[in-house]
Amino acid sequence: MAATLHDVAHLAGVSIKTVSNVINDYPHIRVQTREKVEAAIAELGYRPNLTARNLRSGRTGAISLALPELSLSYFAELADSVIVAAERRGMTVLIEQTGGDRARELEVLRSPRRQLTDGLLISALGLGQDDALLLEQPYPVVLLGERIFDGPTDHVTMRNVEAARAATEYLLARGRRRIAIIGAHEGEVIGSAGLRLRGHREALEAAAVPFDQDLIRCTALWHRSNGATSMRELLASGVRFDAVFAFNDTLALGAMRALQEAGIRIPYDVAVVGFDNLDESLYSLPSLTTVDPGREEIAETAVRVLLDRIEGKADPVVPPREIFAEFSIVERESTGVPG
Amino acid sequence: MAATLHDVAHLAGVSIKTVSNVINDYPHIRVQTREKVEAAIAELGYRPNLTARNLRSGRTGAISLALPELSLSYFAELADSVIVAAERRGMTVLIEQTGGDRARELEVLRSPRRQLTDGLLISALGLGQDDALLLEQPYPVVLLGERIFDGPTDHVTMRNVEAARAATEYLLARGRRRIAIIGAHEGEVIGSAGLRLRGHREALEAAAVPFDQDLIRCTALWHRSNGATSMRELLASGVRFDAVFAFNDTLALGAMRALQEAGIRIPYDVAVVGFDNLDESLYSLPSLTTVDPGREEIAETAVRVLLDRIEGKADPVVPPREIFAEFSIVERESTGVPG
DNA sequence: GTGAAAGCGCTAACAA
DNA sequence: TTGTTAGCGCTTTCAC
Repeated sequence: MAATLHDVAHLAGVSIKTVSNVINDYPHIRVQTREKVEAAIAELGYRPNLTARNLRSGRTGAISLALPELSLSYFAELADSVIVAAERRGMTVLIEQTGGDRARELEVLRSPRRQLTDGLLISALGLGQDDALLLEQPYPVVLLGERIFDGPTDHVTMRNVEAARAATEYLLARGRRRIAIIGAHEGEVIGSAGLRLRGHREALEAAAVPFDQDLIRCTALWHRSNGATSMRELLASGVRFDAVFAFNDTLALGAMRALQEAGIRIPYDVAVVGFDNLDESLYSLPSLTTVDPGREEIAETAVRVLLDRIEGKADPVVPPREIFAEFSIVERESTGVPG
Repeated sequence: MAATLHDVAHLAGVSIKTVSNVINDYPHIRVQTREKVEAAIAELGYRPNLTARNLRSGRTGAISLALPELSLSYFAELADSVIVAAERRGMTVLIEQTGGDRARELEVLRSPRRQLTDGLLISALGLGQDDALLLEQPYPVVLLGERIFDGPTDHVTMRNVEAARAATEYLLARGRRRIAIIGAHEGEVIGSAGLRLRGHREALEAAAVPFDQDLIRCTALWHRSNGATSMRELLASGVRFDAVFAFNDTLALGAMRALQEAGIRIPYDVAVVGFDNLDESLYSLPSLTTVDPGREEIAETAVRVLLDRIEGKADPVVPPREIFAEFSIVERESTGVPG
């Protein structure tokens, strides 16, 4: 059986309060007492029982991160950044996968497992604007992603519209006029796909380039295979295009694969732009021009904002905040060497 | 403030024991009593406090997974599989990133944070055979990976030697004789790199193909960029080769990129084989022939074995087990269309 | 079939 | 500066 505060106190010949004081770095302790206690701790190999501490303090030292799935590179990299940011603040991260399914996202929000952690970071894909009120929970929640705006919780997200607009403007500036889109979601207004499509259209409009529905390919999932399939469909449809803006890098990589299979040269015949700035986009052939949505900033900010709420610094005085990370366009070979 | 057992008991006009019985599905309760209690639970929106339950029961319902980093695709996919396997058994997963650093791996083993979970799955990269005894901890530990064998804990791993041998045999069977290796670790015997190199040499020996040190490229990290760099070095060295066996897919993808930049055709001039069977290897151009090391089986088995220990089913009667997942070669375009 | 009460290991008022 | 004590919310003997 592991040693307890009592065992240590007994061995050191002091009260448990004194031991507790030593452990918690309470300042006013006689050096002599402290040493006695520390010796006893060392001898017994005492380690504080975090569960008991948690029960008492109401804090667990962990936060939950709910996301669709780790095998999607974007979320793996996001989780990496969140864990690093949390660790820097002494917190650990418990991960839940929802598969992007609304029912499972709701389950995560309501699960008693939330009590194992002090707060929840949820990257939702299935929830929609109508579910906004369901984010109101008896514990701090920070929303990631772009499915819900103006909800009851803090929200950290990226500038989807502006970033997509910049991506399209970038292609237009290089003389491309027939820009195919991969990854649209039929009828979506809010959501990554909807917002990115809006940004794209804004750029077209501003440049007086006509919008052509035939250039838009919808695909619910943003896996590599969907990118390849969409591109094959596009090619089979016979529609003419000189650029592709894929709504994430994974789709873009799949699409590049299909383009190359068809003998189409990138960027000479078709330029390709992705979104996410995944590690692997730097190593594809050709390397992929992409939108860096500020993933690390999002993770860092989300953790900070969540901890503010957990520690009560921001609560409840501060109303729900909507925070946008800065984006940038990363130029690589898939759109032609810059300069 | 959240409702407690007391509140429910008070409202239902029973004792807390009765409420506890209802919650824990204790069989001998009068239907009438149960209904009364359930009504009270519903009315108060009562949710059991897991922390208190944990303190009392000594179980948390979570396990820890320590791995190098989630942005390495193999570990992201492994984490995905572990989370799915754990969830199937009603457990959640807390993830710690060690960066593959020995000191941080030791820290994970000794951290008081381990008390937030019932056991630890550790995929070590920094620990070595000499650290075996440090795996002995006052909580269940299951080791993943190939840095330590015959340690004091259960160990779930892949058949590195046999799988690597099969990969090389596969290339030899297709007439390749000059097989370059990417991802070796200087002087390593145990460890993924050491074991895979051994398998490779065994295959060469069995086929009486001479081993040439000039074909071996060492790189400590197995990132894409290292694969590309190693390949560029290899090409610059002027050594002749007709195949590459990269010790993981990420290296292989980086190497393919460098080969293609140099105008070398895959698989005509050089065949490429990877290791891990990552999702993205299916969508590269050309798609990558690779070793499937049985990742899902590893995750599933590791979680099962860990829970056996946690639940005391296997403890301490059963001695530490060493379990190997089955592997297979997945044939794709990078070694020529099969048949 | 249900209740009373002890106690998991810790923190924090309050006392001394 | 240190000790005493009352819980945190729950499970679990042990009565009744």
